[in-house]
Amino acid sequence: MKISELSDRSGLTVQTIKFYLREGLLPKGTSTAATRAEYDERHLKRLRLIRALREVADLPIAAITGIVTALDDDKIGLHDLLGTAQYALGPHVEPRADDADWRAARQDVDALIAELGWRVTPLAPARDLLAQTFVALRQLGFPIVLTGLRPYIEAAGAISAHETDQLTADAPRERALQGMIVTTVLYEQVLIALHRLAQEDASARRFGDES
Amino acid sequence: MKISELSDRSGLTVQTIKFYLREGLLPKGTSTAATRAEYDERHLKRLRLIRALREVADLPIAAITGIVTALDDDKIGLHDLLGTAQYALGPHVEPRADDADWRAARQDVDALIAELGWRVTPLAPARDLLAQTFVALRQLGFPIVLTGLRPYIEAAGAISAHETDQLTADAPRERALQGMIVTTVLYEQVLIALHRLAQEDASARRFGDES
DNA sequence: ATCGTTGGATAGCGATAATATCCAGCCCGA
DNA sequence: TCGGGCTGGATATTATCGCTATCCAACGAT
Repeated sequence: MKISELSDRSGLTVQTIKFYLREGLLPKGTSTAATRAEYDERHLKRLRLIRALREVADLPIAAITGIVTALDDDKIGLHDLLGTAQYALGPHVEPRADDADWRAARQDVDALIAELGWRVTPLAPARDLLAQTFVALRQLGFPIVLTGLRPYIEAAGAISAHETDQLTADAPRERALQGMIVTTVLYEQVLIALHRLAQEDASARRFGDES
Repeated sequence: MKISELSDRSGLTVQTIKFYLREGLLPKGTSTAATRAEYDERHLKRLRLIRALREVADLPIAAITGIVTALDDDKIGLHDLLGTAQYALGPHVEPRADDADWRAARQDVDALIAELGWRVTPLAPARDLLAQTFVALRQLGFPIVLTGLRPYIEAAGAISAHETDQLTADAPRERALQGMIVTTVLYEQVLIALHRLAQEDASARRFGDES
């Protein structure tokens, strides 16, 4: 398969594919001559994954590089791959240890996770994301209360359990790995989209004009 | 309040505040002389909101401008404000009407919403977000099935209902409006963070090494 | 009077993600 | 076999975003 065919089938321009090759996002094809290289279905699949991560999840190139590098590492297990994907998703907020509000929020988060008995590494970026959000909510005069968090916690738990079930059902290693990425990154978008739609529905019922 | 005090209390540099003033994100203070202007608590509150939207939700300046403009419009109602916020959240994906896959996915989305009986405008960007995700999932060999969507739909519905309940409890208009933004934008981050944490827990239990 | 601060304007920067251009080398059809 | 168009590879350029930096004249507190 030539690069132009790769371009046609992936929907990306030749220039962009060359750029991804340069960045190490896409492995090189096998050179057959000085100005000729051959690509295969694996390259096409990889491009489709890259495109989904860029356009749907809006991940930066560097984050995608991290993910595909992990995917290509045949020593990595499912759980570690999840960590890689979540780290790539960010946020890349360095914890502001000097800020008292921030430290307090972070402790709230840690306490919550401990209370729930969730097994989460202390390094998980989602801890910081949650802490940062708590700080912002409090600053804006909408402090979080644990009971108000309940529905979110339950929803998150139910969905994650479902997702993990889906993953174990699959068998072949390569597909399981891809499935992990897809579940983590793309189904998060599904959840967000459905949440927004449900929100609009709920709002329309309560506040909307009749129509 | 001088600009330097605004800077100290908001945690943003004077330069950044000037930049926000230029961009129309923050209303000007009242000029007291050629090189003097006075700011008040409202400016500070506005800056905190801007900061939360930038740093927690990672919204672009233009989107924040749209939100604060709507907030300042005293003719706008809660439901319309939700629309503004959701539009600001993106995605800013123009529907590719020429792409057959895309059209099919979009129809699936529309059919799903209709079947659920959700009241959502046909223009809602979340429809496109969901359609785009469906396309990507199918291209990657993970086609969506309606039954697999159930947990997400239920979670989204439960959370949205809860959020809408919270909003009606509040009374004063200005706070209700702020509450709508906070609910829509920041609690989405809470949901995302909790989902990731729950996912790690579920994964640790099923795939993780003992520890 | 002086010295730091302010508002206001303009210019510059660093990161990101492409695009564009150029250049031989090569393949394929006429 | 020859020539136009594609190719890989390298280098240069662009566009957008979100700030930063610099300058300047006008203040105002000491």
